[in-house]
Amino acid sequence: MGTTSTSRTVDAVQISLNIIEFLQERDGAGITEIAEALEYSKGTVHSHMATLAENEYVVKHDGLYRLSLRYLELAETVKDRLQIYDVVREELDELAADSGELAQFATEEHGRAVYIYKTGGEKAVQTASSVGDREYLHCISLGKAMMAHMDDDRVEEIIEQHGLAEFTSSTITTREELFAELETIREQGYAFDREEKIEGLRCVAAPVVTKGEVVGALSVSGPASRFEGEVYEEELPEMVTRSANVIEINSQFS
Amino acid sequence: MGTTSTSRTVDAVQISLNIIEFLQERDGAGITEIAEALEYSKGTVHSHMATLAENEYVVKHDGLYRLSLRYLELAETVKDRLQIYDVVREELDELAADSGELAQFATEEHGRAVYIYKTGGEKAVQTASSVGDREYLHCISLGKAMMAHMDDDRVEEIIEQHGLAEFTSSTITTREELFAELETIREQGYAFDREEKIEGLRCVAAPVVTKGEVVGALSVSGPASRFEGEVYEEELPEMVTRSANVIEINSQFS
DNA sequence: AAAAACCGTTCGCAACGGACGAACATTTAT
DNA sequence: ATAAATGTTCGTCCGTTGCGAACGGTTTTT
Repeated sequence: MGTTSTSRTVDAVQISLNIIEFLQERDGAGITEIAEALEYSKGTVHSHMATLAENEYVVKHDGLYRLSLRYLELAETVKDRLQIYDVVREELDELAADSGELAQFATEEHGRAVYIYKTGGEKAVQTASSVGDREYLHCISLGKAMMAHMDDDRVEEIIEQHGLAEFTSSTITTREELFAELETIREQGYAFDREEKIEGLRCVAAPVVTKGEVVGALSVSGPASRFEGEVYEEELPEMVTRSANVIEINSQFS
Repeated sequence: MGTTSTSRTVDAVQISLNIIEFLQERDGAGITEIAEALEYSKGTVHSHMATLAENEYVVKHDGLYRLSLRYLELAETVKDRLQIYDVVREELDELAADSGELAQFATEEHGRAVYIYKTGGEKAVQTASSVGDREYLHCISLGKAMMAHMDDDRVEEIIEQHGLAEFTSSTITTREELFAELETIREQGYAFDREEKIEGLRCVAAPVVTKGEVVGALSVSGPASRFEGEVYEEELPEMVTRSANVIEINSQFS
């Protein structure tokens, strides 16, 4: 049921990208190891490694190939182009300090949420998620906050592409539930995560919208034990929306 | 006089890498623009973009292709694997606070220095360099500190590869001067940059050596007006070497 | 110490992949 | 409405690329 019209692609490039992905998982690998794992011939892998090494995308250090530091440079340029990055960073640090909880910012890309920045207050929970990680939109507050400000068509597209996987008993798994939830979010201006992704973890998120377009969302996460009652229902939503507004205003200047 | 034995490489991959590099410089480009700039046919570029987009290395946003956030993820894994990263960060922040100046850490890769972390004290100079940037080794204190702890063969190789370009009247431009300087650095344990790269900018650097191998170097930079006399000749060198030692010791545990 | 195993590297060869360019859509500008 | 520019598709032909086997070099096994 692929919605993708599948343009023509370049197999050779695909091989190199597979190798890069492999090196991302396994730290330091030799030619033979790569060749066996990905089922290419040694010769093939060799010429690809030569190309990647020549362009400094991988480094060979005592017989093992690793991803090079070039990705730091690339990441830096990507960050620089998210003009709001500095504003986000500043405001989120403050939010984390005020709430004492974990504060995060994410953007949407390819129908998933990408974590851009995370900063912890004193009591902050330690989640596995870190910068660059991707997550489905329908099961986290950040994601729902962003989807609430997209065209219905786009939302349909995303559902089509990624489905609505169930993670806990509270996860939204039907189209109807989801659209109803998005409507609610639009009305109140913020989104909850009621342990929909991880049992015991609750979040509150608000979208960041500039020029009518949602550029991301920020959230605060914490254990169900602290995220309840008035704090969860009113205080945190207020803090989160206020921070979102600050970012919206400050990001006008760039 | 390329020292590279030039293994067989994959042209198709080279094209994709060229495109990525192009997108790194120019933010947001269309098919035609890329095709003209790099002198490939539109059809070629199209299929490469399809491949890169499918693997989420680029994103198409209202008609323009950009580098995706995937590089954040890649950068994060690369950082995680520099086990010393956290130690460096902590110690450099302290060094910057103590000295009030700009503190930096770099590693060598492909015969050049790659900046890994930078942090500024109150008075810190604002240099153009930022994380991921590369610099030649012979003209900066960080680079000379690292070279001082490499085999002579390796140093020769680097000279061969990158030459000894002149930036200011103080830049070291001959093999003899360089080797003499490296000898001095080995004796005293730290390296100076006497406005060898940028007129008016001076630095002091110390190498970080673990298990007999140089894993990087750290430096402090500032204007010639503040970097002189006893401060420049004694205090800063001492601070820098002390920090390097702390990192060496703390990075044993990983 | 010999032998076996393993690794990276090179190279010839056949085949299929990919770059080109023209033509067709589609959008934007005039 | 016309024109210009951009993205997309596709047939074709050449050349690249992936394969497999073989070669040195190093390490491990017996």
